[in-house]
Amino acid sequence: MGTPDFSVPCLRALVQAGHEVVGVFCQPDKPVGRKQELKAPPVKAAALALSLPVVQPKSLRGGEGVRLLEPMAPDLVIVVAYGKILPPDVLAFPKYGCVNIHASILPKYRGASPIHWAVLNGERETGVTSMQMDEGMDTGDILLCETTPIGENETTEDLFERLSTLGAELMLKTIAQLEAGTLQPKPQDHSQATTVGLLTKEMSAVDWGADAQTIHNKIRGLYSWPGASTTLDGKLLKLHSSRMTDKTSRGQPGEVVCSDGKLLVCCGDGRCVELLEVQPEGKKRMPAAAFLNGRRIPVGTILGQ
RNA sequence: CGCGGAGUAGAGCAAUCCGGUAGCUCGUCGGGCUCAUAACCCGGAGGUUGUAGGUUCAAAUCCUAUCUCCGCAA
Repeated sequence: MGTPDFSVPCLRALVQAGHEVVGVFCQPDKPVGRKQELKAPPVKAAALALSLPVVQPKSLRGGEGVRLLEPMAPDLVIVVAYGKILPPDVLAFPKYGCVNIHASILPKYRGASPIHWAVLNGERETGVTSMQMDEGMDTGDILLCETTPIGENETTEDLFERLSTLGAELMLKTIAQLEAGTLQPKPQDHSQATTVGLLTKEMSAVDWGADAQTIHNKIRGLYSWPGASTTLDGKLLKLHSSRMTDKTSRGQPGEVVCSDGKLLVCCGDGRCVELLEVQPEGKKRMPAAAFLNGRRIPVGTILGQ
């Protein structure tokens, strides 16, 4: 069971490892894009390409989940970023229960957007955890965990990529040990738990009054969705990538301090971040140097006003 | 028919309203300066202005159609 790109490597890994995949669950198709066309979730596309049966129930509650699982008769259900809560009757249905692959080091970052928040908070390390699911939100007993460092300039998208691969490996390891009976589930330390929610577009606007590191974290943490942004002359300016600099300035927060084709912006703590890639409203994304070539930004321009 | 922006040299833009030699910054190539350089100076190449029609002595510019890209909304 899974829906977005993150789940796809797990699905592929299952097939490649020779496991019998009796069925794939994912969210229903949703209208997407400017034309509101229905689009299949990545997991559905991948499953169809592998000729696997796909179901997309609106809900698993009220016995619906079990009704769908019955003919498939799975020994084990693997859940990776499915996006739905599994009711108790579903959790209890497979012989080995339901195992979830979660993109954080539990009990930290339970919930919907663990990767985004790890980057936003400037964490140096994150990972993937497999757990025996229970009725709570990512509260089940931990089976295995694998950690990985987060790079200084790594974006959420980069991490997604790496963690989805790591997750697939961890999943195979978990299944192997489950079969061998060598797993020792460990209850989570619930007192250390943190839970994070969904991201919204309202979070996109950069507060230049914050310190430079926080702003840099925001730009890479919200990449590529929903993306960080500010305004210039009342128009939206998306910020795709940035870098910390050693430069300091006495300018106001949001003040542009550009030199040598570089777009440096002063932050609340007096340090400057360099914007590397931006996207004006109605335009494509472009390197900062290109942006400065076409549109001269006078030093002293204040962003975000 | 949800609202809106945009297609001009390799990149980002100007010129479009009010038709008349397509310009700027960067890159690129050549030369110069320099101990040296991503710095500076000089010079060159590179465009059938998204596509198709129309109006006109003349269209990047006006009219019609069409394709593509993007922001918002969802």
